[in-house]
This record gives sequence, C-alpha cells and structure tokens, in this order.
Amino acid sequence: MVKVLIADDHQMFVDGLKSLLVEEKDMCVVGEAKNGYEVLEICSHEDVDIVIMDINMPQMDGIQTSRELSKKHPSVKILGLSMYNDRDYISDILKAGARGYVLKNTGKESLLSAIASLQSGSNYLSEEASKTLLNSFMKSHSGEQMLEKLSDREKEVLECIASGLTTHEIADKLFISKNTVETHRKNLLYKLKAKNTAELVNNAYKQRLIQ
Amino acid sequence: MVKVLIADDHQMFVDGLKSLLVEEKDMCVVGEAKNGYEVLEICSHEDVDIVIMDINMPQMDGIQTSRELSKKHPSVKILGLSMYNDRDYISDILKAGARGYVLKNTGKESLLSAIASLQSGSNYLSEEASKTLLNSFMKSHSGEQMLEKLSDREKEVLECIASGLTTHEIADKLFISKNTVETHRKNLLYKLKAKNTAELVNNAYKQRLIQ
DNA sequence: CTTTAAATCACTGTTTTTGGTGAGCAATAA
DNA sequence: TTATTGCTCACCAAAAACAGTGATTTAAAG
Repeated sequence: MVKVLIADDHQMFVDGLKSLLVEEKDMCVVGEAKNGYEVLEICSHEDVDIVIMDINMPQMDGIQTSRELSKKHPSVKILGLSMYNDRDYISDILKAGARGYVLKNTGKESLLSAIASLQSGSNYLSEEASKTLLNSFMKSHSGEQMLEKLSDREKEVLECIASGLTTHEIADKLFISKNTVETHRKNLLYKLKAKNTAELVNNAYKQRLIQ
Repeated sequence: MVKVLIADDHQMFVDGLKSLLVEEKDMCVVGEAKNGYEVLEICSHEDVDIVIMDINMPQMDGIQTSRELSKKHPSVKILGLSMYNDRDYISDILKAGARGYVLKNTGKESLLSAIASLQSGSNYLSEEASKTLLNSFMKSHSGEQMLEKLSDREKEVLECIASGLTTHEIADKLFISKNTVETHRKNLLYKLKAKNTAELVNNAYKQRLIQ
C-alpha cells in the first residue's frame, strides 16, 4: 500500500487527483497540502511514502519544500509536478531532492508509473522532461546556456526597474548611488542576456524571476 | 443525466476531473478536448449539455472557443475555468457566452454546484469571482480602471519592444518609419499607463498581452 | 456622407540608458 | 592566507528613449 500526500494549491486539481488515485487499490491518499508548510507539518506526524509536489505554490514553493523535506525526512520520496516543461524547474527540484518529475499535461498513466517507479526505489523522468534536460545539457556545452544566479540585491534592483523606476529613483529608494544602480543594471543585462531594459524585463518574466 | 465535456490542455487535470465526475451518478463525461478546435468538433456530432472550459489552452483559447461555440451551439452551456482570479478573464469569458466561472483553487463542491446551477438553467459565479468582478466594477467608476484596447499594429510593436528590438530595428522590421514606431510606443505607454519601456513590458505581462 | 479611429510620418528638444573601464571594501570560501 | 564574490562608487561619450505637438491618408462606423 503506497501512502501518498498531494501538495498543490489548486483544490480542484487535488480533488481530481485524489479521486483518480483512490481507484488504484494499492494506493491511498493520506493527506493533502496547499503549500510547503502543510507538507512538512503532515510529514512530521504522518507516515508518507510519496509526496506529489506541485512546484508553484504560495508561501513556500515546491523547490524549497523539497529541500527541507529531504533534509528532515529523507525516506519520503518526492515526485515533482508542474505545468511547465522548464529546464530550471526540472533541474531545481531534482537538485532539491525529488526523484521524479512529470508534467501536468501528461495523462494519469505516466503519473501512475512514476509513482510505481519511485516506490520501487528508482527514479522517473517523463519523456518530455528528459528531453528538455538533455537539450539544455547540449546547449550548456555549446555555450548557449548558463543562467548566472542573481544576487538578492540584483533581484531587488530588477523589481524596481520592472516597476518603471528610473536609475535615479531606484538610487533614492535603495539609498545607494546612481552609479551603483547603473552597475547592477549592467550586470543584470549581462546575466539575463538582454540588450536593453525591455528585453531585460521580458527575460526576467520568462525565467520566472518576476511573476 | 448531465452530459459533460471537459476541455483542458493538461491531460492529468482532465483525468482527475473525469474520475471525480463519474463518481456522481447523475453525470457522465461524454468527451474531452485539449484545445478549442476539439471542443467544436466534438460538439458538432455529440450531444453535450455542459462544457467545462479552461481558459488557457493552446491554439484556440477558452474565450475564443466560447464565442464560436455559443454562436454555433447556443444550447450548450459553458462553465469557464481557470487558475487566475482575473477580472479580464472572468468578464471576457462571460461576454463570450459562458454562464459560469469557477477557479481551480476551489474544491469539487463549488464545481458540482456550478454544474447543477448551469444545468437548471441559471448562472453560477464562485464567490471569489463575483468579488473580483464587483471590485473591478467599483474601480471602473472611480476612474482607476480602463484598459484601452490595443490595435493589432500596436500589439505587433509591443512584441518587438519586449523582445529587445530598438526603435530603429522595429522600423526596419515592419517597414515603417522610425517616427511611426515612436508614436506607437508613445501610445502604448499611454494605454498601458507605463512611464517607460520597463514598466510597459511589465504591465503587458500583467495584463496578459504577452505570455 | 460625415465622423471617427488607426496607421502613417515629421520636428525638436531633454532625459535616460547603455557600454566601456576601473577600483575599494567586506564577507566568505578554498 | 589567498581568491572570489557581492556591493559599492566613479567618469564619460554615444545611442536610445521620452515628451510635446501637429498632420495626412485610409478604412470602418454611424
């Protein structure tokens, strides 16, 4: 009997999954969570085999939750779930301790085989997800890739830029010099491979640095 | 017996909903669709009472599909569905002919009562959705609102701007003068209430003119 | 057949961004 | 200890964006 915990902030999706899983006689849903805190809370007093973990959740997202969870309860297996076939999503949640990843646009079969794989101790990557990872791996070797992480300060400046503030206004707001803001802006342009402010904001959205 | 058609591009969500609905003895799922074309196709040869219509679908989205569907098959009742509690989404799909709207983050109860309401001939708006509509109505009267529609040309220029092209490059690409592009840019800034390019792209994302 | 709206182009400034280069300081990792 | 990284600041010239105003043509709407 596989004990499953469903973590997703869309109640309707949870309800659907639950009704789908209880049909399987070797599975039971032992809990549901709307955010990361609830996942950790439930796992601390409940015996859970597998967490089906949506990546996009309010308050604490699936990535962060996976990190915490695999630290505190390494025996709990995490299956990453999301609607985006996004390199960063996949690699981030795998790095955070998940043992599998499936997309929401695949059917229940792939979900069930993912659960089976994880339960038997192996890993599971859906076909699309592995393609994406492989592609990005290729690219990373042809120099196309590389997404340098932004520092906290840079994210702060990025948000100011996106909200329409000029360099001077940002400088005033963050109590730093105009020159410093210009440097941050320059580094942001470089790191996000943008050639001007418009593309910067665009890329920031695409890479989900802003939502 | 209510005959339901589920339209959503996430197969897993469809599978979940289906298994949830077949539990209800007075309902049956007569079809599923991954995009608008499939919805129209199915409705043309299948007897459908209610379409559960996700707004975000590839190729033809829920809004456009609802418009076509209520033109061709006005007897089919449409229940709008989305994860966003967004004024534009709600009002757009209602204008397009939907008779109800529920959010994915509400549970199955609200979905079932929505279906029941629609089947009995009345409308259904989830609590959050009606709040959102009401709020935006208030705002629209306090002058805060107003989202002037963009012309096709403006959208075209907007995309160019977001992808990082300069005024000069856009002019070359669209075979128009630099001055014209600047005028379009100016109008875009005005219409989206942005004070510079960064905020323009930002607001375009927020208002889902780019995704 | 008008009135309106979209799309086009023009001129003239001012402000902001962008690119290039360089450097000091503090915290932290190797 | 040394190397690296994040944050800070500086200067300057060229490019681009921004603001204000006005005007013509064409197509749709009334």
